[in-house]
Amino acid sequence: MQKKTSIYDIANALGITASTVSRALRGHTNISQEITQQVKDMAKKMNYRKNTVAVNLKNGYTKTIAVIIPQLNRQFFASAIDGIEEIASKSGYNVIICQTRNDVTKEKKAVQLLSESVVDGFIVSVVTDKSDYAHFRNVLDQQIPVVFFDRYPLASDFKRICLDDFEASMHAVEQLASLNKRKIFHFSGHQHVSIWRERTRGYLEGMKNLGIEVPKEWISENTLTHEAGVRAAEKMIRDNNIPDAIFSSSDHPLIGALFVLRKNGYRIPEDIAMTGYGNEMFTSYTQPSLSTVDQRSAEMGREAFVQLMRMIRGESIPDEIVLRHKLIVRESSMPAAAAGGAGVKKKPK
Amino acid sequence: MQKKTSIYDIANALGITASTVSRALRGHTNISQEITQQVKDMAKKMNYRKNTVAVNLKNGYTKTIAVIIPQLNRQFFASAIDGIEEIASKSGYNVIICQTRNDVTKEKKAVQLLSESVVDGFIVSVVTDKSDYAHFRNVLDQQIPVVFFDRYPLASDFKRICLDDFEASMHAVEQLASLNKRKIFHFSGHQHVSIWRERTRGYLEGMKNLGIEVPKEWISENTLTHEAGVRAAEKMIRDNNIPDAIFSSSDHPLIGALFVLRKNGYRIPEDIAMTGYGNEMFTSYTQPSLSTVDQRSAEMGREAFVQLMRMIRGESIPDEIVLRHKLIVRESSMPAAAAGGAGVKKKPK
DNA sequence: ATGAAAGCGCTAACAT
DNA sequence: ATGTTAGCGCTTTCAT
Repeated sequence: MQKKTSIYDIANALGITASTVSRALRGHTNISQEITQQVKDMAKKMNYRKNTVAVNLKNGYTKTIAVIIPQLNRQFFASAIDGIEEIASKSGYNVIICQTRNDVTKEKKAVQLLSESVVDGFIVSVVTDKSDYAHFRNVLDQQIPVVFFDRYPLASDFKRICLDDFEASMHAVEQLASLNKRKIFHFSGHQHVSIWRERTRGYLEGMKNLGIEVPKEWISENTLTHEAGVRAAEKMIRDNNIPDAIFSSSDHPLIGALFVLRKNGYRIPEDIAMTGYGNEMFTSYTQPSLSTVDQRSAEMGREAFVQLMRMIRGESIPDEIVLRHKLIVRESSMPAAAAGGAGVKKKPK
Repeated sequence: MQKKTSIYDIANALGITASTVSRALRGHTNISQEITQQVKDMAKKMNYRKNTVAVNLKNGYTKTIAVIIPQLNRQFFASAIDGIEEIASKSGYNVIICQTRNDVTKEKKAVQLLSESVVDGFIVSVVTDKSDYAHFRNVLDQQIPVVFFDRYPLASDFKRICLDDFEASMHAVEQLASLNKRKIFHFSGHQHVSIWRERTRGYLEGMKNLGIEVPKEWISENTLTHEAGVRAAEKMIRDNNIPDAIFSSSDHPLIGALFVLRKNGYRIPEDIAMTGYGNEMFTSYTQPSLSTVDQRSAEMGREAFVQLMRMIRGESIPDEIVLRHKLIVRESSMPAAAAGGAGVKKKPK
């Protein structure tokens, strides 16, 4: 295997120096048309490729950023990455993606590794926001910018882009209440993650504003998966404690509950209305279609990248950017009359 | 902003040389316990971080691979990346992800850029397999390994991991036929992409084996999106040309068709049975749940990475690895009796 | 067990 | 307009 050709090889072949070749290749002004052409021809002839690693070493940056997320397999994260990738590639940046699978150890390892001069910055949605984020503090200490989105650590010196989860949840609860639902249950997530806490807070505040007392059985903790939703619904039936409505912090458990409740003869939304969170693709495909909170994922991704760029350029940016949610009302929380025409679906966004 | 500390700084502080520091840091045998400890302490004290770019330049490789795919937002690709990422991170490799959004120009640009000493290898699912893959030939010429998966170019010197799309499609058609369906329509994709061609071939072969003539109106070309599925179903109704069953090369148009047909009073699967392709999450959430071909996405991703590693190590690998499909039969293609208990859903895998 | 020196490929400040 | 030189941070061969 022949060695790769470098600018020195081109220089030698042409009887000039490497600097000239370097300049010619980059279209520097102070190089004659003639030489420039010769260099380019020779480069092509010798099958020359720039060595980006050498350039990076010289420059001190890599034009690469890392995106660290819990999992790819969620509409929200997939779209957020879409948004990031879209402008990143326009700006000539590469994007390294790491899934933490909700494992703090993986998160630490990835951050540690990538912060060793591999990337110029991080866009992160954290596993947990409780206490254990020394690894990010560390990265910041090395002057590597970090922007958090959606799930952020609590410390004040971390920049973040997030949704108005609190308001969104209040909004969802109010909308359910507008259907004369009062016994509204809640599927919540781990309380050590910012977004789940905020959503639960919003639910509670919404209920409070409605003057509705919330017994603790109305809240189903750590109910974020399909299976957890199934279990929660089965418990409702077993305990003969059936709600008027459910507000879920995620679409996934809601689907599980939907199937169990429907199978047991409950009509959605007449008997039980439902609203989820995340605008997963499947929410417009179920019967009835599911109301859900859209998290503006692509915008969030784009915004995160834009802010990260500013930090990389040394500009100062706001500590927090809050995007406004979109409550998507579908059949599962429509007045019975309106939802009547079941089977009629709009195409998803 | 203070400059980052290098091994020279540590060496100076300790009155030793950089080579010793380098060796100590990597736990080289020939360095005394004592010095090793001193170096490590000093490194911590001076907040030293390895410069991966310098290491890469020295080593001539980056321990980074690129995954180039049409879009992230498909269950198949998301899971394939899951699979790749899983072992990649175990093997200490970073993964750069690029979406081509089905734009050959983007594909070329990304491949060109990343092949400039940025990555050690590529895992690719191509935009199109027709003629225009000089960019990959180019990469191979530079001794950078490439493994294709799912969608591959036709030339023989490209390695690939793929599904037995032809057999899978035949299988799906046979299964539909086993329900006494004979007028089986087909939603197909662009014929300039390997997988769509294979699936259509499998459909045709399956029909031929059943002794069923296929008029060309039975095949709906370029029907890969939700909207295209809606249009296709509307056309069936308009033309009063209703099938017994539909075999679709993608789950997405099938959903569109499902809603239109159901709204028009057709019962699924009694009047029209259906089978899709891709095992999107939503296929188990619809009513009826949709039969679909599972493409073994995670395995495919893992296999692609394993083969790529072998190529990187200089080992030779087979030209083609074919994974066996899984036909997932759900309510939309079950005998009417079995599908009777509609509303009962199994949780998705 | 440790040091000296060269070099990975490129760029840029400083000549001329 | 082109050349000279030094250096980005690390590893490694060859000494000692």
